[in-house]
Amino acid sequence: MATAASNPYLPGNSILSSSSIVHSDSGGGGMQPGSAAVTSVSGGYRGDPAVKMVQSDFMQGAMATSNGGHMLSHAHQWVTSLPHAAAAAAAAAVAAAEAGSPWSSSPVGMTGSPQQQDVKSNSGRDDLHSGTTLHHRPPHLGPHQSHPGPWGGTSAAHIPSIGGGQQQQSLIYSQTGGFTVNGMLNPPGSQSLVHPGLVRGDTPDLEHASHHHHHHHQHQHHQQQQHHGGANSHDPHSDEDTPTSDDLEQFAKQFKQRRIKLGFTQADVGLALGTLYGNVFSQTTICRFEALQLSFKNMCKLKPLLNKWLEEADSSTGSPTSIDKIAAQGRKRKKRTSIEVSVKGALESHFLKCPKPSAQEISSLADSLQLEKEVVRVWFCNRRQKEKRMTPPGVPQTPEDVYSQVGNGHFLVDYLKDASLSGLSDPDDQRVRATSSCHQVILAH
DNA sequence: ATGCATGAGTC
DNA sequence: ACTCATGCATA
Repeated sequence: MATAASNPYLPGNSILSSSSIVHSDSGGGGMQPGSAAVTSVSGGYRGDPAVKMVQSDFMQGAMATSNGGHMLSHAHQWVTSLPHAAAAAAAAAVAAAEAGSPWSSSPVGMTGSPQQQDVKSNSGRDDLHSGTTLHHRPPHLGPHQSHPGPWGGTSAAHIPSIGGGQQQQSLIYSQTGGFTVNGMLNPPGSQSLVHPGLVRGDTPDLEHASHHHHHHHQHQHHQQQQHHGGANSHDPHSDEDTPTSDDLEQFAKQFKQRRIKLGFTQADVGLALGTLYGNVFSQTTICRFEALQLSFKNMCKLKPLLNKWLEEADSSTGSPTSIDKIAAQGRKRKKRTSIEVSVKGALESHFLKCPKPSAQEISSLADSLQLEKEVVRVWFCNRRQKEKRMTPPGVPQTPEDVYSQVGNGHFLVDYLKDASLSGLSDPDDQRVRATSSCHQVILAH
């Protein structure tokens, strides 16, 4: 299982290493497990030759059923990919200012937030594509709003109904116009082919019943609404203004429903956005949007785009979709490392104690867990992001875990900073204290 | 649907 | 070195 053999990239010369197995030294009780992660595939990675193989030993029973106990690991983890060109364009620049913590409490007016604009346009070159068009127009993306609204509330309303009637409101500012975008979505009236994803067996129901229910409330202007358990809602459709978390929640939900009814996959939408606005997004992003797993700010940024797509999709009966795929980019990407569960647990524990470990702590932790320092660092970064994601509303899935609640629970986090322990004023970094900086213990799972 | 990763932009 | 927005690769 672990190794995926197929990589899009992997040059012909792949050195596939076969599995190397490992030694298991489980015997030594005192030591830590030998390895933590498995990565497979080898390759070169930028200039970094660091090679360290990690292998696993210990049992990992978990994985491979068929392996009988051993799994393979390969030598290195980086995969190289295609050399050539491909466009590299892509960049997006989003300037974001930081908005601080979105939902929870953000300081007032924040401000000025910069808006960003990125456009990851690939502009420059069109050549590649297989002849298709893929292009977009320079967008006007939107104006975005600046102030951030904090996400709603802490416990605000949550998703109300799910199975039964879903409500949807019309949110959309209509402006479907005739901009057609390169043939992707056609203006009303014309339609092109259908594409694979589209399976709409059911009639397109365009139901727009809009009943919406919410009431509005205050707006931005100063202070955010913090958590108050109520509902804060506001007007759903306004792109210009900052949506409230409730709006976003609502929109995301509606979006998903319609997307499904129309027969599109998340990936389809992502591609369409690219052709529509020039910003392509992956399935991942769309998925996260629907699940409200993006930051508040990011949600606000994407909403108008998705809204627009929705309008288009609605109007065009057929579906567009082109098939253009974006050229695979040759990128060398580190092979995904999979961290063992036990190790993950250890990381989690540390995270709870100290979400922001110092470099030194990371090093020692990495060392003890036998992971690369970088892996550990990234793990913490990702973990922190997760904490911040927007999902207040979702309300926890597991009511029972108290503990998880705490950890995740919305914003408690805030590192009101761990600063407390650290010497803030320390002139030179904080070095010494390392391991001891955070201590506390938490759970015992 | 998510985990780990990359990169631009900041601090 | 961190945060943020994103995405490849996966389970």
